[in-house]
Amino acid sequence: MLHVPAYQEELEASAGTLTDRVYRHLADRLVGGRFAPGDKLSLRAVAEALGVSIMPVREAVSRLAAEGALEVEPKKAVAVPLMRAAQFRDVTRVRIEIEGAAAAMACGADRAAIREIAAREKDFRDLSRARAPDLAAAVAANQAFHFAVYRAAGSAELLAIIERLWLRVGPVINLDLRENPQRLKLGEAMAFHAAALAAIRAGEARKAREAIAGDIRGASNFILSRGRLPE
Amino acid sequence: MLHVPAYQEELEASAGTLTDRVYRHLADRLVGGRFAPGDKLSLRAVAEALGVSIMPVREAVSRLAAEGALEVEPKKAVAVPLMRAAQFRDVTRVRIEIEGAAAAMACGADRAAIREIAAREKDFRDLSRARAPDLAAAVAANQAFHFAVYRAAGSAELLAIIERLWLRVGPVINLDLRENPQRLKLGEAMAFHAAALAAIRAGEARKAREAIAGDIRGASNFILSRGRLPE
DNA sequence: TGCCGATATCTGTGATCACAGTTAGCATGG
DNA sequence: CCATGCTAACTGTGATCACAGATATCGGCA
Repeated sequence: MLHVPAYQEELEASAGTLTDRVYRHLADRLVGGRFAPGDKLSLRAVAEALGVSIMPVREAVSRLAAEGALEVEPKKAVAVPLMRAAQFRDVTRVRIEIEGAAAAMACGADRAAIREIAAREKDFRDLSRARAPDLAAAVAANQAFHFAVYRAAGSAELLAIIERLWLRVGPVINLDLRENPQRLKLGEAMAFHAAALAAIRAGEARKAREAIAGDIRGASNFILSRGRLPE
Repeated sequence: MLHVPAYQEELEASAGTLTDRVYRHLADRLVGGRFAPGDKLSLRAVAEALGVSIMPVREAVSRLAAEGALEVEPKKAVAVPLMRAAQFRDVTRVRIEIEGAAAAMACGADRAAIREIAAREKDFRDLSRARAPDLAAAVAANQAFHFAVYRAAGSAELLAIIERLWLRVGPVINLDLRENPQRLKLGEAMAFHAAALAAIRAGEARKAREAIAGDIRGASNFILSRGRLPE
């Protein structure tokens, strides 16, 4: 195995097999919007960049392909799937249904979970209000808030399903958000987050569902309006 | 590559890479309840049985592990995950939410889709009423009916999520159903299926949701009552 | 200048080998 | 007869090699 200092820390820090680490590395970049739809990866290139052989990369990519986060056609380069507008509307509808349900379930959460949600809400709010927002950090904070809510729902199954959904929409959503400070400055997301937190605190399941649904719908409409999705 | 006649037909019939075929082979057996929770597989044994090298098996198993359908701990045999009762209640709750939503969405389906649902409903009804029911066939027919409904919902995303859920619950549910003619003879599932079909025909989303929810809940309660789930 | 085709380099797929950790069976001692 | 410890056969993991299909680049021709 080659030694590539840049990745040493990351790969050695995390636990598990090499396959697991490569998987997490790619998954993080996918949900964080560090890859654009249509981007191509090479097993050998990823392997070399991470200082491992192509075997762990193959298995990690295989897993991500099974989850629809990557597309692998025989003998062709692995690619981040392109998402057509119709497809994007479909996932958005499903996300509203499922993540909305999780938000509703989060209303029964205990104090610690609610404190965690509140903390993540504040992080995102602070980042949104900054004069020159750090967009990468905002994307991460947005994710942290949402998953604090979903974790509070107390369903490991639902959480796994939502993680899979984010893996698929990450490249589409976060890429655009990363490049466009406008929407963040508008504060729409901030308002929905605050509403969700308030609803969860008050135990009002319907309002929590609607707040998260509104947040998802808002981001989705923004992406669709930018019109960079094919078809 | 070895030639194992028993599997030749199946493997040559299906398309795609060897990995895809092995994946489908294992996935089918998983949702069909041909594996019991706790069963152990050996990469080499599966490879030999299917007449391929262990490489395609590795990738297929890797994908199934990513979906939670198989459990693979480093250096230990690959296993069908054991499901604790609490976990099973969790997936059941999630299934009711998600598959119920799909059933509701199926109410807008076109005539061809509804005809398909009706045909699958009839298949299952005939099998249920048989004097000596073919349980394996009944399990397959039940699956065919449910997926006809879910396909009619018209959401590829939702369908993929549901397939993943069935991959996880298949070993728990279908294994028991395969061994117990009693529940089938009771006709509870048959009644729920009929109710779902009628509701979808009438475009009554709420009733469709409740029928599918009832079916899922009924099967789940049966499994839980048999008390073979740990903890 | 623009199009087209041959080739060199890239891609993932599959097989095989080496290795270290796990497991189960068998022999040995109580 | 049972418990215990050792060993041998098993497990998945990772690396490397061979191969066939896709792709892009560069040269030649119209």
